[in-house]
Amino acid sequence: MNSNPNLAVVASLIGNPSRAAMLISLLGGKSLPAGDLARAAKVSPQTASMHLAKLIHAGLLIQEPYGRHKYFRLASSEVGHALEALQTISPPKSICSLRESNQLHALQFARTCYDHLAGKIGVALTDRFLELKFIEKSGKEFILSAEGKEKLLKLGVEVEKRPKSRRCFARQCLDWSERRHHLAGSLGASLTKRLFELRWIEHLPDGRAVHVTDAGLKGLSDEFGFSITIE
Amino acid sequence: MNSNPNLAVVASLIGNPSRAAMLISLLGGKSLPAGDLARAAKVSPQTASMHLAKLIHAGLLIQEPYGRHKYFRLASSEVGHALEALQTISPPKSICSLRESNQLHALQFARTCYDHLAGKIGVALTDRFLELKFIEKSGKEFILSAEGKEKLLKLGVEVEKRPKSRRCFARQCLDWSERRHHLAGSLGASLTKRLFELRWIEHLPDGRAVHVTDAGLKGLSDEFGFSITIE
DNA sequence: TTCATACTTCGATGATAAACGAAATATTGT
DNA sequence: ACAATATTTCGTTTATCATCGAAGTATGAA
Repeated sequence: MNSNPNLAVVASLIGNPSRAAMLISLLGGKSLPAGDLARAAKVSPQTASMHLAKLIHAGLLIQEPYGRHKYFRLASSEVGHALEALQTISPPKSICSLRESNQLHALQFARTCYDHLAGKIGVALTDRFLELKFIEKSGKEFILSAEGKEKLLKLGVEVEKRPKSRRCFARQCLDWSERRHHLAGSLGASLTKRLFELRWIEHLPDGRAVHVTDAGLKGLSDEFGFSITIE
Repeated sequence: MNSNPNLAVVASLIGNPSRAAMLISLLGGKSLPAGDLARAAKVSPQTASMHLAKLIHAGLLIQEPYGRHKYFRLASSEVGHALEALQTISPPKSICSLRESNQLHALQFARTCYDHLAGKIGVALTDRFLELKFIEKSGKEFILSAEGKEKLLKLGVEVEKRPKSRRCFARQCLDWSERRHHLAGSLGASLTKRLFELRWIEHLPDGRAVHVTDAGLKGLSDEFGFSITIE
């Protein structure tokens, strides 16, 4: 049985500027590590840790420890919905210029998620890899197939898991908005690194949003039969 | 690049227990004078006055002076929507008294969510409309079918969407007590308004909980084949 | 006018919690 | 094993803000 909820508890949690900044960063649905969230909120890691603990405790966030990182994401679509509803009544108005508006759009479109590719592009590319049977789901990870390994090698991606490294090779990173996983772990990092080297993707000046270049559009299409529709 | 500092401002306003209590009192959709709101929040008139001034300033409330009284109401359906959305992610409040328990049951059974019907009745009636194919889900909204339009018109419900209004016509609103969607938007508001006019439903003294009258039981059954089981 | 009611402003007090430095814990990389 | 990185815990400081008493303004009633 549901009880009469007291919304003051939750609203006051969202009402702190630092926590609000963190929640908005997660509104896209991506999982982000504590350090990134601290940077997004412009507070020290200690402070961020305290805030995140509160958000976890209240059930607004879910944490997935991964090695020394701890990834956080929104606990449910209801949380995202509530944040969006609050935004509709938060009157004016952060986006003062077309420039910022465009940048926001870029952020939603593609974004590096710590050190791997996230956003629409990250999820779509992961899906395409699954279709092509380059990778295959296995528990919390992906397994790289022989064909996948060959293809990525040919592209110049570092695919050997260094035996000494304890870092996970091909982790699944959940994207809440897309409700899908995308490729993370050291393979995700290597792939992203190579895509930057090839200039298929580029960082936008703000440092986190990512842009797919013309060369990238062609390359992704030629190599993976992967075409992006930009709305 | 703090994308929306106003989100935190609004959320922190709602996050104060006294202000939250006032806002919830107003969620029934009625205007209330400052003194009543002070009592609802269990604070002194001075304190209430300060809180109300802040809520006015932030655009969450609208004030209407009536002689020496000053009446307050929610500024828009968006505010009501945001409050309901927050309730869906809020922790349960501990019940301290039998009176609170009864009140809670009444709210869960039927209430107004700013200007439309929510609770068991709201969700069940929406379900019945879906069964009868009066409405149909489409994304985040409902679509009113020809039969639905005809039937509701015959009942005296305003079903024409006013073109200049940018308000959503038939929104799906997540019900915090049922965790299902009910009919909101201007259609939900019109329907509810008509149900009050017909005296099929009535507000209980608290202003938010709703009671289905005998005429309502008969009317809903005759018109929609909708029968309510009261536990 | 005079009193009562409804609400607001001002000022002082007290409680809360946000922030960070310092230090601890855990994991990865060499 | 050792250094570097990521996160958490603890303790202290600081600032904010909710609260109410006291006093002020405005309206309505007698």
